[in-house]
Amino acid sequence: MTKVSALSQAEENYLKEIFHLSGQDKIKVSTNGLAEKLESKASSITDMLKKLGDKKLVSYEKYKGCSLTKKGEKIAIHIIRKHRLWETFLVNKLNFGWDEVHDVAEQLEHIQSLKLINGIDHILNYPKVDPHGDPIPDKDGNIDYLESKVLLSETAISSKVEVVQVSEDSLDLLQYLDSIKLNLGSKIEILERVAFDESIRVKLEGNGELSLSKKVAENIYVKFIQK
Amino acid sequence: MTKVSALSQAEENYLKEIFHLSGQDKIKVSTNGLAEKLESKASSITDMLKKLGDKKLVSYEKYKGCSLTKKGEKIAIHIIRKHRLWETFLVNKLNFGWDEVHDVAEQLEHIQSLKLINGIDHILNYPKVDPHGDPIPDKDGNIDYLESKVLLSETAISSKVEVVQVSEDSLDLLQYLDSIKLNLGSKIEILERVAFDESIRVKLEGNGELSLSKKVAENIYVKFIQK
DNA sequence: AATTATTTTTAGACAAGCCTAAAATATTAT
DNA sequence: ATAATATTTTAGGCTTGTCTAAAAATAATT
Ligand SMILES: [Mn+2]
Ligand SMILES: [Mn+2]
Ligand SMILES: [Mn+2]
Ligand SMILES: [Mn+2]
Repeated sequence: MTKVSALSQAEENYLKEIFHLSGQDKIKVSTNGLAEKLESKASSITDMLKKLGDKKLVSYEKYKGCSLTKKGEKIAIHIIRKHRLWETFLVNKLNFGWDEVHDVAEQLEHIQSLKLINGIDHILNYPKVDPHGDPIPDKDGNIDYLESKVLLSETAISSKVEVVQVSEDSLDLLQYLDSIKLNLGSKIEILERVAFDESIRVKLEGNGELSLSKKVAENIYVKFIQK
Repeated sequence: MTKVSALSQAEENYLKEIFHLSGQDKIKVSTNGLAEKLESKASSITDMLKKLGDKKLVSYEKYKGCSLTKKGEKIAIHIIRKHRLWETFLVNKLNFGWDEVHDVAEQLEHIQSLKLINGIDHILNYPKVDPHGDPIPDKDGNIDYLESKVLLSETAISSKVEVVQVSEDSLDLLQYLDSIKLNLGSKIEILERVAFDESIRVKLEGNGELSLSKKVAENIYVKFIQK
């Protein structure tokens, strides 16, 4: 068994962020890229990458960027599993809004107890996605990516689609979507594309016709539905 | 409004431990006493007491011990509220044993979110005591101490009592009590006191007659029941 | 290819929270 | 009251994780 001895919260956050920036095709992550996401300075990143490199959690070569090792990736995925399960718990069991959960989950994701997180998974009935539609890794670290999702901003006129995921990075977006009653599962028909500002006019089931800016549409993933 | 800006986990742990050592009559707490409980060195304690003194969370005078200020006490009680609510959550909702909850609660008690802890309180239906019988402070910091409790080791022969609280400090004790099916609420009749080793012979409802050592009996609180 | 701009690393510093060893103070025993 | 003992504080040091400023390496332009 490989030692999984307690990492610091800082270390866990680095691993998680490298995983996110690395993406599904696992590209190398730059020092500056990490610095921006982690809101710290490049020099601090370099220090930490050396340490994580020594611990064999990331592959790191000077000036060449970094990527997660198998061991590092496993830990990152587990942190993300905890984050998304806690967000789901807060929304499903404690009536939090989807705009209120991220900051609390940032804390809860560092709690160390397999029994706890697996218990939360159980009482939630093993959800597949979190309140923003992000996939929840299972106990073994498998992630069920939704292959067929596409950005709302890239759908053709008269498509009928269902919202499957929204970007969780902006509170403002989530609150705006609340205000127009656009949720996960919302059904949308694309009526018109306005060339001038690239906004789209849509029919939103339950809330009639409305217009969405390019920026909003770029932060919503949908899947096509046959009707 | 007094600034309640985020304290470090270390600071929170100091406040909590000062509260516990200070007891209901709020005696002054010694540097060495704290050092032992916090498993660190007296010199470290002195450093921290200076800092907490500067922040007006404890009253501290060199060589004179320390005590919590109103502000410090309020924070300490809130940490304890969170600790005990989380323990209750783990036992009542996730089927943890009473011997498994303390270490996880030590982590969870530092999560900052009023909405979260009040939500947990709500889904637990506002419990008055935690899995070990310790009182859970309410939202406003009021603690409902059970006045009539007494140590099992100090009860007279042929008393009939009910277990209301057990010491949570020892895993061994909690597991031993599990093994003899002694829980909160268990009914006990005191049959005999053995002078030689100060053990007591009892009748435990649901598990017949058995003998409890002085040490065990000193870690169980009971209340008298009329029958 | 040489110069300029950008990115990344190094060097040195700092706060938090801990430590050991030594000095200061308080307490207890003679 | 003095000496011996116990407690507490000070002094100085270490690790983690951050920072700024300067140097080095890489990438982009001319
Ligand atoms: Mn999130
Ligand atoms: Mn999410
Ligand atoms: Mn506890
Ligand atoms: Mn308890």
